[in-house]
Amino acid sequence: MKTIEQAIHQKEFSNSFVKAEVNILYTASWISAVRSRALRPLDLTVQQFNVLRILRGVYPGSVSLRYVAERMIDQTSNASRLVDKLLQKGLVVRKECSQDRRQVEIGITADGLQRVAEASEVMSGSFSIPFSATDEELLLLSDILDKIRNH
Amino acid sequence: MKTIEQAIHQKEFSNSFVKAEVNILYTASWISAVRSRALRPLDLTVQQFNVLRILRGVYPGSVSLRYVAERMIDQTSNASRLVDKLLQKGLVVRKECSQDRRQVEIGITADGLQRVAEASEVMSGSFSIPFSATDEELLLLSDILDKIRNH
DNA sequence: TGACATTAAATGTAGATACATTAATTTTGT
DNA sequence: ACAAAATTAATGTATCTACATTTAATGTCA
Repeated sequence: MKTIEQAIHQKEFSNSFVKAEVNILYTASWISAVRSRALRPLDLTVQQFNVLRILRGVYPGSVSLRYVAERMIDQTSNASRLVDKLLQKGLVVRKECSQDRRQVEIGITADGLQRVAEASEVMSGSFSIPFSATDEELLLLSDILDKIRNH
Repeated sequence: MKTIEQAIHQKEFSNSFVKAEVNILYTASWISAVRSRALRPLDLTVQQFNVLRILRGVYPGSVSLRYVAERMIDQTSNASRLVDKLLQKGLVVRKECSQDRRQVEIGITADGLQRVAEASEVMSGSFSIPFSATDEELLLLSDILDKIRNH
């Protein structure tokens, strides 16, 4: 069992919040690295996978770029250029919206569905199950994270 | 109280782990954004601040780049170039190591100490206290994160 | 209606990141 | 001692990110 102290060779933290913060950032970076390595053979980044997953959720419908952006995990990233990449790979389609011509409608293609299915396989295999954390702990974790963001 | 479901407009997650994972990534990204905005007026990135903090911890000594890299929160980032930036700003010094000439010794300067002190001020002010999460919850959170990484 | 504000998306940019490769030095095994 | 392996740090690169700006379309309201 490698604690956060061991992971970054730190004896102690100035307080519980700093410890929690460092651990959240460290763990997020660790998860991202694992996920991104798992997706590399499929030529997808974590963010691209996330967008495909969002679009799969509304298939066969299509949604605005804004809709996608609101649902992205890393909300500082650039939905426009992310979708560009997916377009280049033929995994999504973009069409203009007649109701509001500022908007662009994005939908997932058959290739996109296929790719996201493969990626989901790979993703569920990239962490071994069962975890040493129980289901209750995982939900509790999520609750505490919610509290931190709503401090 | 904005739950992770509300934050990314998602009704439910396929299981507790996916929910926890998404929440960790989302919260880490949120923390990074808050921290990076707080540090911007001081011309420091979160990573640069982190490196300065590590060097403050060994002041007035100096340590190898490897030592710094091992203690960084985001261990995929490039310690060499991070230290380059800090050198350009005069916040650290670099000297060759006589025992092992492959190594480079990095130490913090007086300016660096001054800057990291200002930054610490800003950082402790960028989240309001008290949090809605208790001290026990923060420590519990950290324990669960450790468990996840040691699945 | 017309001026002004707001929204949606794209783009320009400087800088940061991930990953592989390189170069120099030290360690290891025989 | 010597060759091969390992370690430390720097660098090349393509890509990604954050942020500001721009463009086009829509909404607001006097």
